[in-house]
Amino acid sequence: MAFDPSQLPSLLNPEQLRAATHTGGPLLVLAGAGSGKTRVITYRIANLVLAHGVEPWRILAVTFTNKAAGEMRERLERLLGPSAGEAWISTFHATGARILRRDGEIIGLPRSFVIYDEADQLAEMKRVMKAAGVDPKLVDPRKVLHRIDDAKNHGRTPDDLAKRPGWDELSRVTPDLYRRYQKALAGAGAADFGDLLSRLVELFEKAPDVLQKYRARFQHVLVDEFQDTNQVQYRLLKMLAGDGRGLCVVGDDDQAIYRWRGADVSNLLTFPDDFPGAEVVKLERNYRSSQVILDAAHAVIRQNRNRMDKRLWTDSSGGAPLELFVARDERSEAERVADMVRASLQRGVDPLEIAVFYRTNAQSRVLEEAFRFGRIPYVIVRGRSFYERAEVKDLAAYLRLALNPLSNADALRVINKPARGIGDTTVGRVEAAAAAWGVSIVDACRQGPQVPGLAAAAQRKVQAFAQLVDRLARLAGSEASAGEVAEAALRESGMEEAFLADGTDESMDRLDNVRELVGAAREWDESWEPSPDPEEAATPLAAFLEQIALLGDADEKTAGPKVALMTLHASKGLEFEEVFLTGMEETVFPHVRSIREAEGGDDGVGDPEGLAEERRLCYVGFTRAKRRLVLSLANCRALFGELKFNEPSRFLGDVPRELFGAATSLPAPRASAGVHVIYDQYPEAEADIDLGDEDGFEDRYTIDYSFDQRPAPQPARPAVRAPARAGPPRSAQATRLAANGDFVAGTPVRHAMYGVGMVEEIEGDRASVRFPKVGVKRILTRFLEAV
DNA sequence: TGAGCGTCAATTAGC
DNA sequence: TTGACGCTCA
Repeated sequence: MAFDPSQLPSLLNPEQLRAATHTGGPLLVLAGAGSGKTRVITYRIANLVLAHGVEPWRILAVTFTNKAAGEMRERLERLLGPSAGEAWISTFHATGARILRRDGEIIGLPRSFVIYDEADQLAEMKRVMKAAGVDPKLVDPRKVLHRIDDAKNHGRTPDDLAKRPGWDELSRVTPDLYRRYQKALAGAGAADFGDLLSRLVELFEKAPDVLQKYRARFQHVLVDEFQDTNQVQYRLLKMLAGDGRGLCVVGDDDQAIYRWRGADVSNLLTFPDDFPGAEVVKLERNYRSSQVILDAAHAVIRQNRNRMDKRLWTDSSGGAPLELFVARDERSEAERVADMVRASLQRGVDPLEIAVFYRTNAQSRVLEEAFRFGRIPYVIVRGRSFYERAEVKDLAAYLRLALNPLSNADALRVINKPARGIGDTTVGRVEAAAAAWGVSIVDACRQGPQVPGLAAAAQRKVQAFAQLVDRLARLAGSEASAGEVAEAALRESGMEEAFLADGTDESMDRLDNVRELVGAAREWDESWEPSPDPEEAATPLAAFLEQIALLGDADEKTAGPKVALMTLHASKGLEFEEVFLTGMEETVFPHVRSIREAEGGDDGVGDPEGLAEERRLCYVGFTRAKRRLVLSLANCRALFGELKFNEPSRFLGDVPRELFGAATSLPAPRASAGVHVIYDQYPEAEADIDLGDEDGFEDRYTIDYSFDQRPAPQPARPAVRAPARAGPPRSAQATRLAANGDFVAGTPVRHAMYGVGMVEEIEGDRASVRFPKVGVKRILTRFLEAV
């Protein structure tokens, strides 16, 4: 083996070494950004195995994302070789699913249970509400689900909720809906993501012998990103870790940015109290960023109360100063960023080493436009996309049905996909019958003629659907591969035919997508091996579906190196040579909501935690940068179609002026925010604005814009801006037609959905417009724009 | 059954 | 401004 534990002292700094080699008691590793955390965890595991003789299968390492789990597994394989595969290295949810598949039958979860995603949950909740007679207009089903999820995160049952009734409608109905929802899931042999954890707690409580089995097995439990754990997760850890002898948690309270999703930093802050005698190791040496960047990050984060005292340092001193610019508006900001990025690329910086961050997804639009216009290859980094596409989910639903025909969410999803004449009325009758008989949707379909109210044609159609599911189930049961079942589903469901028959570009894209899923299933079959563990008697199809449910989008095949655009949240855990952090404005970042929360309502009682979390988010953003950090803001910004003038972000005011470099002169700070703003580093006074003419060429205007004037309350704005304000490329902001008399046959127009077409005829307030892809449509003229 | 249109709301997003 | 969703008419 390549790795020899005796080399550890030369591979790790003293603190890292202590964290990697400490044994015999609970351990909390406070790992600052870029302090070599993953390295410590992997060496720790390797050391346990090689120096202490711990068998790999006795080790459980949990992370929050599949990516983190994958990286850890990969690194460990390099140190330990194939035996690393025996360790359980996975996400909390995957761990939960794995244990529930083995032992969940004790609490009524079939081995073949399906995992409902958000869309499935929402659909199920809507049905539950309908059955319970709760008006979805009065009570938002999403909010109910959120309450339920929150309850699960805190380990609360419907009864617990019922004991503390609220005064509003939502609180009143939630306990009952929660109970009914769980019942519906049970009937469908399904679990949602929250259940993967909360039902595991339930299992451990109801079957102590099962808990004992796992507790005895896992001598060592390691947890990454511990500051992101919620209460159930911590509870599970405590259950599994017993006295905590073999428990090692790694985290950074300064990077806790998921409170809104149930995470509870106090898990980390109180760890030493929960496990008296716990060893605490701080990793403060940073191997990523320049000292300038670390100083800036520290200046921001030190304003927070209730944090573990620590400060990152690096021995590579200095570094380039921070950069800051104020743009006229968000378009100009985006263009400037694009220009700077282009300059970096021309200087030879690797596109993969450049990232642009923003607080909210909505901000990405202008940036995308600027990058597209500037021909800069970019990629929006976001979670899952492929498996979220409707057609992909449809085919996946057929696969899940093949394995678990009880799954009503899947049955209802595809009962009429492709359209096979089973309309809402028929579905409603089938649903009612299924509910009355206490059977699944597919079962009810099978009994076609027995379903009250069904016409003969409808009876035949639903029976045909049941037969389709039966056929697929038989195929899946006969140990067919995932690929074979997927192919059969695509063909026999009629999806393939329907896409081909439609023949539009869109349908062909969709067909490509579902075929890609079939391809993924085939690949899966080839690489799949049955687990040596007899408790895990999975088929390739079952394992494939598990991977889809838990892994989300596995394809990272972004062709070619591209600059990454992402939200600050998405940036956590990543690092780049050059980071552009945009929208450094009050109400954008920190977000309005957190500001309002902190200010409090009429009673004046505010909650500053949201703001503290925004501050941590800023810290996370800063510490992603290795060498260069560029901050930007816009003097005004179009938000929901309205112009807003925002103050510079308070976070800018926390950064010492000298970190921005001496070459730049500063205007007087804005009194209220006390922010240092460099206006002349990128002289926006010479701004180029494109107004774009019909001929597609841009006219360039130079405007005189003084930033030194405080824009509040009603700032004077350059006259030239008004007509062109905040415009995306000309085409999209074309003048809206006021009346139908404004154009005649032969006028080119644009429609939001169909794109550009030609007016053929006008009748009253409608126009017949011929579009290249969809032919002639009659459309109200107010939905048309002149081109 | 679905395209077309009105209405309403509006962080962040992992599994 | 964009988007998601639900109602309604052909």
